[in-house]
Amino acid sequence: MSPQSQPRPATLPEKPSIDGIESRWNAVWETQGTYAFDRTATREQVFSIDTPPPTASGSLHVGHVFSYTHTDTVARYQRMAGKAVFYPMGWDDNGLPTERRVQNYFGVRCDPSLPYDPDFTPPAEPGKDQIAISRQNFVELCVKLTHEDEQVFESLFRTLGLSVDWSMTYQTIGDDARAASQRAFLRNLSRGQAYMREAPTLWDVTFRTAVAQAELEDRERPGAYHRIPFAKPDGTPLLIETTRPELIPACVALVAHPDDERYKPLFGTTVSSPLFSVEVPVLAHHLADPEKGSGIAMICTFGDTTDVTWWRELQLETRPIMGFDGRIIDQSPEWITDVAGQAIYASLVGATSHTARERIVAALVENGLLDGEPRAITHSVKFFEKGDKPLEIVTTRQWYITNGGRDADLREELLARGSELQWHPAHMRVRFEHWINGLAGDWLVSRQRFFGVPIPVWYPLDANGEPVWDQPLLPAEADLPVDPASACPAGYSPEQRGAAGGFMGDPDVMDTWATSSLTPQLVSGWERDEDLWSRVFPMDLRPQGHDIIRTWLFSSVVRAHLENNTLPWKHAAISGWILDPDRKKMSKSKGNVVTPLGLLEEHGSDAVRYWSASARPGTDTAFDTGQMKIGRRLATKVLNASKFALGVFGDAPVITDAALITNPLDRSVIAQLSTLITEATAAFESFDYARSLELSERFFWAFCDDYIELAKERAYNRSGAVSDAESDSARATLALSLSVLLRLFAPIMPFVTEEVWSWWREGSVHLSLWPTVAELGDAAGDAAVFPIAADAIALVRKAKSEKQVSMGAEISAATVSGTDAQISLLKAVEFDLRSAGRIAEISWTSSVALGVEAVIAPVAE
RNA sequence: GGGCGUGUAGCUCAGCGGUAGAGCAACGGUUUUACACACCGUAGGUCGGGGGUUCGAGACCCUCCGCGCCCA
Repeated sequence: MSPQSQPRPATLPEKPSIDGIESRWNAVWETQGTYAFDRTATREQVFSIDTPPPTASGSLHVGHVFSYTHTDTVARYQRMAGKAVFYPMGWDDNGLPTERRVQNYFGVRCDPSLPYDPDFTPPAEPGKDQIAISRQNFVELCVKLTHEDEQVFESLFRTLGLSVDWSMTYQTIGDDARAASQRAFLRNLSRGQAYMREAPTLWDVTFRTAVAQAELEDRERPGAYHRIPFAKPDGTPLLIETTRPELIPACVALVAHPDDERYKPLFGTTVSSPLFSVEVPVLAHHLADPEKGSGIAMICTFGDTTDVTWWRELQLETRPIMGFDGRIIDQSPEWITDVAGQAIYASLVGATSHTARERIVAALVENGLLDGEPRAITHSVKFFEKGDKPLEIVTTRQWYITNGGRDADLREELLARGSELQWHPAHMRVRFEHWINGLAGDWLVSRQRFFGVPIPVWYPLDANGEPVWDQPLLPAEADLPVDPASACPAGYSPEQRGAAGGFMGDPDVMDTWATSSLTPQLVSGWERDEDLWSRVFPMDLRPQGHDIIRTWLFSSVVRAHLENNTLPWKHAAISGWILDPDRKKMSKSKGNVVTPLGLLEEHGSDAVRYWSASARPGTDTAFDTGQMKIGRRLATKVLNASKFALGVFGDAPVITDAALITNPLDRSVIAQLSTLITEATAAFESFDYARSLELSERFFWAFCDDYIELAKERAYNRSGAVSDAESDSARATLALSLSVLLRLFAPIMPFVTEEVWSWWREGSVHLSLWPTVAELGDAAGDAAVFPIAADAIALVRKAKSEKQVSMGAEISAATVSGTDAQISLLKAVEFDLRSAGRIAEISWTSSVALGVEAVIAPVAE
């Protein structure tokens, strides 16, 4: 941090403008390393920020501009407050969005069975049919494309004016990130916090991958209750209602509420399923809803997550019929012994659940087993948030990391971490707590994808070539990152891959969040740069949106708790959404997004930042170009007001000496400035950039509209009507106030404040020290003078406005009325009042309220 | 269905126990060498509805309604 520079004679432009200001100052900041992290700073001198790595697979939108600006204002404040700000940026480039983008952009698809082609180059234009390429070729294209995206993103963020140290940028697919993710996974494994399990898994049939609870989304979908009879032992029908009749062959039991008098007599008996004649027990469980359908439900393998709960708690059999491709498995289920039933099952093989349902319904109708017409309903169905077909539940072998979903002690520890974390705004904590309390299981981290961090595990193959799952072969930490698809475990040779007695690599990659959850460790140099680690971790701030509290924030807390036994950061600052004018969330799919670069070019970065910073932390905000226009006007006003405040010094050095400020009006302005500094600082200390901006802006407009107008003549003192001391007092007030205001605005509007700073100061305003009350010396006087003077001059203006004359019109005589106290204050500033109002003579009369009577002088011929 | 947030001037929002505010838009006016991409002025609100607490409620409590998000 450089010491506060001394003012020098100002160099003022003839016609100040904010056009083109972004590229000019960005170049200077880059050259001078203005935002470079000082690696000699100790932990208590550092403010470290774990900012979200944007998904590098599409385009940035207005929401990015909005929330990243919030973080940047805090970073800039902390830097001016004397901290060495550690503010790296990363790119989240692994995961499904990148895969889809690469497929579309290059017209390729990944086929892991193909060999690597080192000479492969994608066509210039994607063709009609996707070209099948190897996994490694596919990954190379992912890297290539994300690199191009990252350049565009960085350029936009620089234009926006983020004070990021761009020399520390990372990628979640980079070597360090892959090594860190794999190392953390191996450590979890060694501590028993990661495990493999065969279990019912939410499965997206389109992407053919497992999906974690955090990636679920409920969607309302039309469905229909089909009323179908199971046969009681005496042959009478027991009617149930189901939306998924195609799962009748997968039925393992019926279930009703234990208190349901209608079904109590049947508990413990068995009934026979329609079409398939499979005997299933009738059981009791409190989750069965007597109000829903007929009050008795069919439990299948697995129709929904409740089926999984019943299956686990009632210890039922598994009768899987759904394949990973979402089609009925080609098999002869041993539990279906009825010949007619076997024939019906055979007719379903290969069908999607939709088609299977039609065939089953047809068979039911044919056999007279459908009671009435299906009854249409709307119900919520679970989807993968990025998918467009309902999830199926299949039994698969997957890796999990503990997250408190199955362990009450860990759950309590994580809840305690949530209380330890300082949330801004505070009410966001409950979202974290609700999420934890609603967890249904541990964190499933295996993903059946290609582009991601591989799970660093091999399995030995036994003499029959079958994998020995419970004896995984692990790499040495020093060898990370590894790709088990190409690397070979210790003690084996490459030819043994896939051979009996050899080995196989785990084919899966990790969930994106399994890497992203480690961004605090990743940027802080965990196990890679102990020196850096000691200076920045645990970090100070995690800014992010409230939509990903359940994913990014939660998983990060889990990882730091398990790995470092600490919170990853002290503060979490949560940004809101951008809403379109209809108050709907802006999103690509709704087609209501706005290109951020166009916005920045049209309104100027400072203006767009002004709009962003006007939003109270955590609140959703309407997209409002009107607010950007106001920001632009404020930026322009800063230029013009600065030109005036500095212009009164002419060629002389600008003086900000508080000791010169002796006039009561000036001392009153300084008193307000003092309050402003205190309150704006407190606001920023609690991450409330919006309040700081609002306070500074309110003062600034009053300063321009009233103080400058009142003090103008005295500051110029062209006619020598006042003493040098009176004039110097006004000039010092202008310059000192400007110095403070520029710094208060610097975090919000970095470009225009830097521009003005450069007119009369050396060094960057962004490396200057945040204003303090101490700078004002004892120049603060009676705060009441300025407001009453402003009221009085406003009344003078009103008198002129009502008479429809120019503000420059002369007033030959004015009568100011007011209480004795008011008049006493106003008499102290009579010169300023007369000069600003062009009033020749003022007479004073006593009254209960302030008032001005003015006689407009006749205009001279 | 539950949780959280939100509802204040035509619009975007601030105010969160002490006489209803700002900006934009509207209307009227003004070119005073910082600023016409400006400035000045005017008008505009039973603070979502209903109860309650209080000397006093936009603010606190209860309840209902609208909107948003998250979770069932």
